Amino acid sequence: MLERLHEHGFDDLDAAHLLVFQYPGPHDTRPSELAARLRISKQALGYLLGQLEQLGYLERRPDPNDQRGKRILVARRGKRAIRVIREAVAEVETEWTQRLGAKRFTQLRQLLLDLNEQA
Amino acid sequence: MLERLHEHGFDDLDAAHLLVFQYPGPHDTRPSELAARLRISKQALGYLLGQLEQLGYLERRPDPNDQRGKRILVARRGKRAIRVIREAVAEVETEWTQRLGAKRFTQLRQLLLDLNEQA
DNA sequence: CGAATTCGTCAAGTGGCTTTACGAAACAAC
DNA sequence: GTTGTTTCGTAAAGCCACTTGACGAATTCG
Repeated sequence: MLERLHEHGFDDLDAAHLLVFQYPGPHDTRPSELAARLRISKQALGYLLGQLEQLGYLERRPDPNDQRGKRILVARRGKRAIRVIREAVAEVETEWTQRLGAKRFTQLRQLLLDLNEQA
Repeated sequence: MLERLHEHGFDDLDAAHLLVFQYPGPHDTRPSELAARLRISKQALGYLLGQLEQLGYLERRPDPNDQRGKRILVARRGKRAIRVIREAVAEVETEWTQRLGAKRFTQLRQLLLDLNEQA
């Protein structure tokens, strides 16, 4: 992912930032909630969000419903980056399909989905 | 793995140490070679090996064939830890077998092996 | 209302890593 | 055999993604 991102001009991202973009992404979530989901401290997330905001990938706006909190909005640059990430994933899936064959790849995918579902 | 290790008295290990024990383990390999395999710098590996040696998990002995080099030997405590790790893996496999059924688990396992083989 | 929880942030510290630099041993060329 | 190059491990310094502790402000609860 990082390689593809750098190739597409998002070379100001590094490995730590990928955590924030991890599915389903940070859009419209509160920093506290996201930190809990990613299992890092609120401070650590704040540090990463500060960088990503500075680089134009997202914004932090006051939460209209709670004057203590904020909400994360993915900006245009962030959405473009997410698209590149999706393309990278699709690329891997294509390669695996070639290696295993379409039928067995589908099997693998379904097994992993089942495994994850009950977790 | 870390949880099981701590439960079994190996509570002086942390997540970074697991890298060193990663299959097929560091036994009888040179630090340079192991660092390359793990994709970290020789210095970083030296740092971890120093800790593990201090804690009694392994030893560094001069390589008889090359007076520049050393060889890593897994000590008794290290072998015991590796056994616990293997048990933890077996535990996961058992759980997955229960979730998926024996036949589908075997399928999953084979698909992953095939995928890895051609990598 | 008052007390307790939750929000994000400031500050300080930590540790697993990196890069740079090095001396010693092995290897290659001739 | 000597000389230049590569490879061995290590020493030193710096980096940065995290942690814990503490805090004021807003919210929620009894």
